[in-house]
Amino acid sequence: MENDALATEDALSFDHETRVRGDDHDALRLWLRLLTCTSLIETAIRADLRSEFDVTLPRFDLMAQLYRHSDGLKMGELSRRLMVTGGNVTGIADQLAREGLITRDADPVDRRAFLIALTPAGRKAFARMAVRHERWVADLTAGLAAAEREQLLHLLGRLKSSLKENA
Amino acid sequence: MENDALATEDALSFDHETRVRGDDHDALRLWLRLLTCTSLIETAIRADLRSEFDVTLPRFDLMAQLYRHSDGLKMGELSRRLMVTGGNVTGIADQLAREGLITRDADPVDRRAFLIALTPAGRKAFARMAVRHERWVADLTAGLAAAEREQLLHLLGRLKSSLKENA
DNA sequence: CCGGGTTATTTGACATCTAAAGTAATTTGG
DNA sequence: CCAAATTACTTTAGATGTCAAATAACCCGG
Repeated sequence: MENDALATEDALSFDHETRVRGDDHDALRLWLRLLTCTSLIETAIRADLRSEFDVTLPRFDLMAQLYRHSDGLKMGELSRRLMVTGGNVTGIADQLAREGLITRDADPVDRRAFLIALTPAGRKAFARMAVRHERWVADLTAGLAAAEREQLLHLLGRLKSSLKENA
Repeated sequence: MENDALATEDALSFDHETRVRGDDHDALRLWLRLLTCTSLIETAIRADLRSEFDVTLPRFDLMAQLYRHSDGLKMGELSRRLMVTGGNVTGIADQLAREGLITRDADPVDRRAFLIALTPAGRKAFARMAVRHERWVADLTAGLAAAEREQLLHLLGRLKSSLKENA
């Protein structure tokens, strides 16, 4: 149970959780395990998106939001939905616009704001990626039984609500 | 149930999960909810570390690994444990070394490798932060009952194993 | 003992990201 | 109606992060 035990595990066993040991507190273990799962999935999807569509995850995420809102979204709305900084959205949107995948039209009501929307090309490109993306995610979580997935979804929902209340 | 419904929710309700709607697939919902929880906790802890100790999360994570391995870790081991690229570790370690928090000694056995370890100052600094960090995490997850946390830990463990098997 | 394949790490080019400051337009309170 | 506060966005500086290529040192078969 000493460091040696950890040091002799194979590569796949290394992750965030190895930071703590059996006698550490449960909350920490929960958090690190959550982080590990997210990292593993995110890395896999990032690689898939790159190799199959030559697109990055943030770009995909931004397009996903717009796909659901064909009326267009303001920069601030994108920032809140993606849970990233405004300045970050500016950069990603700049590139997508440069690539002709989104438009940035002035908001007719509020001259400070822009309305971001997918171009027809962007919409078509995203639709194609979304199908594959959903399959990847399904495959990644296929190791759990349907009942387990449901239970996990429920518990994460409780955690999410709790986190937002105390925000 | 149309876009309008989403558009009228308040700011806190915006997150990754709002990307999909009720009729979308479960796996996707699970993944997005997982991502949302991780992002919320990560953002909170990042802010705490910054405001209280003026330290970043990656630096804290790297020091955490070293704290558990006072014998020192090689760059590659850090990379695997932190689940980030080797090049990334190089950059973070450079800074910590510059700040006098870690040492980079040549591995006596393998001249390609370095042994990274906390300096006394680094060890003391981390110990102080770790206590507060554990409290933050405990507080963040306090909204769940102990039984829920245990259940969540179990299910995430199942997911993690499943993800690593298919890696 | 040597040449080829692997391993450990760094480097370089770029893409994300945050935090903080700056700009411009809207709203609000008196 | 106007000054102050707020809001929407961009910009800047700097830290993280990836990927791919480059170095250097290991290891192994012949």
